[in-house]
Amino acid sequence: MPTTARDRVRAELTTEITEAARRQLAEVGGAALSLRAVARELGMASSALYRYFPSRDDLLTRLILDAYADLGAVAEAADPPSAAPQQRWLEVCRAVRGWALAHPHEYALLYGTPVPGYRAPADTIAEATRVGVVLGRILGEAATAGLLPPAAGERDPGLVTADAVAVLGGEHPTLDDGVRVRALLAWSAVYGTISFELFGHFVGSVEDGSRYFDRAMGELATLIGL
Amino acid sequence: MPTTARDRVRAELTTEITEAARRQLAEVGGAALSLRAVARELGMASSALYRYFPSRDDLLTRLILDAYADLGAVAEAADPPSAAPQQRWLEVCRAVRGWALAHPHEYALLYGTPVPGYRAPADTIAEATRVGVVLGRILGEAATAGLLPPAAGERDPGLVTADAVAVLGGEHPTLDDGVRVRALLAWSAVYGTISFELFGHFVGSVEDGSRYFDRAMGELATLIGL
DNA sequence: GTCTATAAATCGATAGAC
DNA sequence: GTCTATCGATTTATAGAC
Repeated sequence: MPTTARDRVRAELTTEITEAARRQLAEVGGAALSLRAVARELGMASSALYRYFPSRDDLLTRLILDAYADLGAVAEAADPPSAAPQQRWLEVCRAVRGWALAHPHEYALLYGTPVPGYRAPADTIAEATRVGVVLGRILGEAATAGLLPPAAGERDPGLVTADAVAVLGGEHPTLDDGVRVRALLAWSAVYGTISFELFGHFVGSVEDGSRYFDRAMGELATLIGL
Repeated sequence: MPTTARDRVRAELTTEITEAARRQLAEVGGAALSLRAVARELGMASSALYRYFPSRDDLLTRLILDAYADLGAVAEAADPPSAAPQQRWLEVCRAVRGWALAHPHEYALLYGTPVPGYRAPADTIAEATRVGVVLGRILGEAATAGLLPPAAGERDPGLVTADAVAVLGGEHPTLDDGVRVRALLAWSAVYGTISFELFGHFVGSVEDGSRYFDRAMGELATLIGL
């Protein structure tokens, strides 16, 4: 199955289209992304794009997959495995926030209001979990090392899926469902903090976003026992 | 300045329009809300609506203000002032989540991706803060009563705005900037938890949304010392 | 694989008759 | 204050020539 010249040209043009689409996304947002506008920017007829993406939704899916992959790679690269858990936690959170600030519309596409009328195909799920996996591994390793204190509430296994259990370090004596809930809660708090900042809900409450973020993430790490 | 019959009719029709707009919102989302579709639903000419709302953005502003007011009232009503702080916290969080699940598109309008091209006028800010005020008061009162433990990081006043300081109980010996950061972090965590659930990011990780939420909010309250 | 042309819609906003 | 009519744009998607 050798790559013919045709295939290469096609692949090249495909990435050119997605790049133009990404620029479009940054201008009008995911809900208003249109194939025609992308075609206009490339100087092509809109009908030609349908040879590359059979519908607008497929183009959107491509952008979503790319964004998840980009963010996932950033999060993975930001984790210094040999450092202390608190340090690892902070570095990854900073990297995620940095990516979100640098790509606000792509972040909104992934984590904001779902695009009306768009149904994400199942393939997006695998890419979507990568950030959670990085954060989950840090917390899971800390827990299995006995660093995390036990949680407060009554035991209630079955709150968290088997999949999530696996991501968070699997079954282990020092790892109960309370710790797992705390891990999910921590990731939700990171996500909430970044989204609040990006969507403008800290205006009037927080003076300096970067300084606040570092402090908040530090407090969060302390609270969960890292 | 007596209310003439004219005024009453006008007011009635105005609410009819906003109700139709709310139904539209639930169907297509805020970004795709259109005056013409609202007019169609009411059997009116689209041009007639411009006598009530000078532009699409004004209609959107009305919906946002109403939603903030509705949610704010729900949060305020859910707070049992004489109960223990942890109980108050849980009740308010439950009420906010309940409202979000019952009005997902309005929640998304308030807290999701900002509608592209829409600029919120300054009047929305006052209504927007009400939920934060309710949660802030609970935490602020607990802190001034000496219930909350001091935070971990170094002192860094100026992280949080004077406005936010006022909401969180004002200046008080037992209330330092670390506690205030924790309060903002707690509200961010609540918001992140609700948004994750509503936007589908808990699919595959959380088994039962309601049970998880109660447990997570309980853990959160414990973590911040309530 | 790219083009022109077209179908069948959508939209915000305004002009002007009544 | 509501209507018709209109301007000037937008969109997804397809048909068919080349």
